[in-house]
Amino acid sequence: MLAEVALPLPLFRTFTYAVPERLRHPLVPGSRVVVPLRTGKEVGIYLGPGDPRSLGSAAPKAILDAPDAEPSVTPALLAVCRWIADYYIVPLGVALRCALPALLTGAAAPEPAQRTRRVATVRRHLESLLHRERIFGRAPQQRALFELLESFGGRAAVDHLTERMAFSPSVLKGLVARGLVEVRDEIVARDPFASRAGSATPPVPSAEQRAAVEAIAAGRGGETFLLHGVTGSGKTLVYIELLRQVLARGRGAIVLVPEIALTPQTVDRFRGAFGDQVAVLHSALSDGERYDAWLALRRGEKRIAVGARSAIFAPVADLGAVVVDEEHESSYKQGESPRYHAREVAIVRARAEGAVVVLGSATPSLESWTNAASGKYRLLTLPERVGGARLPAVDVIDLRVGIPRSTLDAPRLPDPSVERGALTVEGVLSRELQLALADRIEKGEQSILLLNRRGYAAYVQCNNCGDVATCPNCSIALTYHRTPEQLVCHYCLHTEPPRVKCARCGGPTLRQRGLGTQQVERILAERFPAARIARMDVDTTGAKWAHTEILDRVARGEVDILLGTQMIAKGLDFPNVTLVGVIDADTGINLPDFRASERCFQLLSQVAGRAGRGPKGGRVLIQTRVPTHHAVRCAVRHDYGAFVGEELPSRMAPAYPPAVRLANVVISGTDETATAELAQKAATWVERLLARAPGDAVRLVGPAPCPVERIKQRWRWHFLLKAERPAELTRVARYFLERFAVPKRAGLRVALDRDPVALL
DNA sequence: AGCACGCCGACT
DNA sequence: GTCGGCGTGCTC
Repeated sequence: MLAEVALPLPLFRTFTYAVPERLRHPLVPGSRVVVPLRTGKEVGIYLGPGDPRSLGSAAPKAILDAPDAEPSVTPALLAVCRWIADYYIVPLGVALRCALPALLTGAAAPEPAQRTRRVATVRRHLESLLHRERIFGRAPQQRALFELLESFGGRAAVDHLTERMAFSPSVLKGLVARGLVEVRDEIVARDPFASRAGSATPPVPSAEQRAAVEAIAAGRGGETFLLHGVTGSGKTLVYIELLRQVLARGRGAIVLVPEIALTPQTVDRFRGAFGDQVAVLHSALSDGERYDAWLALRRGEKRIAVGARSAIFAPVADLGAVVVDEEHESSYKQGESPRYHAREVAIVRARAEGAVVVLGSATPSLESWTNAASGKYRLLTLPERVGGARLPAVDVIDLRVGIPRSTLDAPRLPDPSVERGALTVEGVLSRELQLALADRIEKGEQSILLLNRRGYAAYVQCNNCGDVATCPNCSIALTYHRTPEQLVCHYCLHTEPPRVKCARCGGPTLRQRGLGTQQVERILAERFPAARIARMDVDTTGAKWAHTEILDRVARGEVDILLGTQMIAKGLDFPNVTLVGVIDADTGINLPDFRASERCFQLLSQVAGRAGRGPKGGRVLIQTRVPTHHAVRCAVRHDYGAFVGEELPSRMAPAYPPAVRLANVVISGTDETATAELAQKAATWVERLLARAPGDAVRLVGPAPCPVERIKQRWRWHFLLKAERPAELTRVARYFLERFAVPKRAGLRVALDRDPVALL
């Protein structure tokens, strides 16, 4: 008796093992099996009876163990993984591994969830000051740490002391060695979402919301709905009412959100409505906690999984609905193999399980929009904000001429990029935006400011020769950060001390150019000294729950101005926010990427939607140098339809999605010429392959160096495969990946990204 | 991806 | 004379 087993190896084939007489549990497709591989063991998934012909001449090895009574992968999930393997052209074992919690992919038996944390506790109290002096003498660091610990009530987490408070572990070790402090592992159950209570009574749905809920609830299994609702139109309530019906029928549901840490408010509402029926799957869960949630869903103890991308694999029993909130968000695409898009997987899974899918967005992706237009999805629209709220008025401030179009008379605005040294208030905030901010502060209302670039200055340039400080590992300018003061590469995280002179010519004057959130924070603090300003970008939210903390402060009214990068544009619902300012709408609009306009429109629309969610109404001010660009114009009018009308034609020639399907083939290596040569060779290889087939079902574009031609010391080239029909693209791409030989030198690699979300 | 097998430099 | 560098080849 032979068994076909998928293993998580980068090989496009399965393995055949012998089934021993006695196994702990019967084999069902989807069962985990422990098998011998080379000299060690590996965990694989049993797929079905094996084919003796696939064995070489060698005798098959025998399966060692079948550790689970029930298959870990349900038939529907197995079908989904087969689809992922086929569509994204990855080995089945790789797709299966990413569908299971980490604990189940190792050979070790899963353990119950226990999160431990190292905690330092004061063991000996030092009463007199004299005593202190004697004990610490020449150890001021130890004394400082000891006293800090006392001020924390005698105990604190070790990583808090070392990471946040920047104490060296050796200082702590010294205290421990002297018996003053004790360090222990403590079991903690600190899931911040576990304790967050949701709002008690959800609002009553409007007639429009109710109609949408009824339409979706009556949907056939596998049917997909595109819920297009303007910001503040109450899409979340539609999801909640839908899930109520799904649960009433005894079924379960998955809710996907772009990044769970950024949308605590949305998560709270599901928690509030469904209590502990909800498993929140977020990145801070330990492997054990994740496994616990997996089990609870699998057993039907919890019926709703809420989480980011990977929650689409949650083993919800009897799945009735999948919600993809903010379906246009690029975080649904996994950046590494398997490079799946959770929205597409959701649709495939729903079809396999007879569930309905809801894709919700105020600014749907062009792909989803055309699918709705062609009848593939059913379009549902929520055209109005709930509770009689109006969409905010949006005004554009044209930075080119420095003359606001409004009645206010402002001075001519200098171009920030030609300012010398530090920028001034006038170079960053137009008079009108300053007045609007002052007005909100005076009235006790809140403002949100968007600048989609973190750091202090975008780059540093020599005043003499014009040389820009670049990363030694990537072909990217280093960003100047002020706290801590260093140059940072936003691609590979390389950091180096700030330069005092030009690295090329030795010139002494280095100019900081371009604007980052840190600098705007400084400028705001100067201009509005009394205002309480919070900055939110990946630099301030490094610690696990910092996002949630900042947003909680805003919700409690402890912040007057929330300044941040795109992470403040998503899903926030603060009724007291009456002003949204976009400091520079142009960031990113001219990137060499076919989705640059779409992303800009989405960002502007989403951030504008944060204003005027309460009875006081709201206003949006957008500063830009390209006021005539359709992404800006259409966002100003809240006119999604007009944006699509102008954007779609530009995707026809040269053809880009949704007019065609894309695969981006990236060739990378540590040697510049070897990489370029391989890219050339691979493209020629595909060219010949395409020439053999009649017609132009698949076209090749390139090869060319990637827009960022070096990342993390690797040179990068790419070419594109375009096709009208997805099946043709699959065939060509699969044939290429399986047959084209990549030489094993200079770290050469070929990666294929199907339906790429960006070409950078 | 790992991991073993296999041929050439600087150490006891 | 060995210890070990990482090039290449295979995994039922």
